[in-house]
Amino acid sequence: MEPIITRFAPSPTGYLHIGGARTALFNWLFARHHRGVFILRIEDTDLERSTEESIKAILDAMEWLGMDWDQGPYYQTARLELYREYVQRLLGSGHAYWCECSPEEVERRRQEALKAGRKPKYDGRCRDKGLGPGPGRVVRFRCPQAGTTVLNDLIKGPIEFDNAELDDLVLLRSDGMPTYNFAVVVDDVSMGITHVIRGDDHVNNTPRQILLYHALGAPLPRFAHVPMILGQDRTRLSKRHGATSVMAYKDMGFLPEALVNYLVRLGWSYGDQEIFSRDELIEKFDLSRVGSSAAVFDMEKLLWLNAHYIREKPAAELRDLVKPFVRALNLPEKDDVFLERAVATLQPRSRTLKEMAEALRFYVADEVAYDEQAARKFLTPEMLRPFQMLIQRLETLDGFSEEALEKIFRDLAEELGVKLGKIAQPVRVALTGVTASPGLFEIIDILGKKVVIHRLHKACAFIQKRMTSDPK
RNA sequence: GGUCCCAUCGUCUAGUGGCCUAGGAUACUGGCCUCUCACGCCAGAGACACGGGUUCGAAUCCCGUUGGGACUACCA
Repeated sequence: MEPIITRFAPSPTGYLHIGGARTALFNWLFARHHRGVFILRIEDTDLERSTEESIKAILDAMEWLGMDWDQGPYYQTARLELYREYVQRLLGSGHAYWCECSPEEVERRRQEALKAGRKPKYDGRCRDKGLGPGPGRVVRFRCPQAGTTVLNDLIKGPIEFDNAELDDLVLLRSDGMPTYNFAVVVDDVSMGITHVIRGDDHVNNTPRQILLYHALGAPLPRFAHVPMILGQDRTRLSKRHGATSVMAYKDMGFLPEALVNYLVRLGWSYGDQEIFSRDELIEKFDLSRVGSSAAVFDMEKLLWLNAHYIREKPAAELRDLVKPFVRALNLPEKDDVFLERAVATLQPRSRTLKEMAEALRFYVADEVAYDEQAARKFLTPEMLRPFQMLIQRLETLDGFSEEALEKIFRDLAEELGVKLGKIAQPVRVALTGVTASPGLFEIIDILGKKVVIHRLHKACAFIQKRMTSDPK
């Protein structure tokens, strides 16, 4: 059996966005599942909008998501000779012709037709003029005007189009560049693509492309049009829905495995399973399980998945991943052993690396800043004595261990006749500045005797200062 | 406007004529665990867009309506 060849063909006119990433993922997964070939092709024929920067951004995002390609990246601008050859073939076989209509003229006639209630398509006035090449001229495809073209889509099933709806699309622009619909076909034919998996915003382009395959005498690939990803308001996902670029998710502290899992699961399912490792995805991915309706992007579920992967990941890896985020907060650097222990306590409490870095603040900062409300509620005069007692006991404690620490607290609470929480919360505020944190004993253990005692002293000083300035 | 696509809890989805008094996940609510917050566990609420058919039987098949989306370029 011939190998399966898929491709991802972004145009470098911006960053790799969520929708494109999912399309790429489906192509990549399909190829990997069938032990086929995955090709990366850059569709840069739009000279106006293509940028070097975008190409780099797309490549970076592909790499971050772990999608490796077997061939390419190919650049359409480096294949111009090939398109011209194919144009000549089509011209020679009578499937294409030169057209001298200017864009303005065509547009004007389009508007008129629209106003008159006719189809706003090219009227084919240059079809039989027998024109040759010349400045300002384009090559158009002589599109069959009768009959129907059917697209047997792997996801949507058979879709029939009336050829009369199609018009003579431009193949070669007046600047000598091929148009998208032509270049894709030439590339897909010449690269031997067996499966064209792309967004369903291309469904309406497909009949013209099929007609081009026919004109070229080339075998048809299989087509699979995957539904779009929508924003909360159910319109095509775009900037105004928030972050749409893949790398923006990296910057927000998402793990690539979470984004991959989320994106693949959006529009594809495998029974009730939600969590998939990369290998499982490759093993189980199948076009037949791709749904046919558009899906709304849901940040909450992505966050849940990200939290899951953060919990699962070894603390040592997370420690390295969170470092850039800690640095971004201008927090001091700590040694790896310390940081890793701190990170481990935050794993079940962080949904993103960014959240984790923020939660790391009290661990690594030199001084803690008290949350105003927390301080007012828990750093009260009656805590002075328990704090002092605690300092004393902690000082005499040799080796810190969570068990020993817990005993000290429980004994103290008992002696004072209060519940553990009555002491724990104020101490938590003294150590972290806030009322929510990892377990008190693990915090103390990690922070170390010196820092803990220092912060308790500081809290006492704070309370005393408050008593004099705000007696009440 | 025309062409095409789509339609199950708020969201992602399972479901391919009887296993469905519609399952899972997320989000939400309540409880348990507990030094706080999370994690975890348990429970609750929540959907087959509407109307016609076909059939002994329909979320599943057909038609229509409504709603949504995409395309309609010398962009991709």
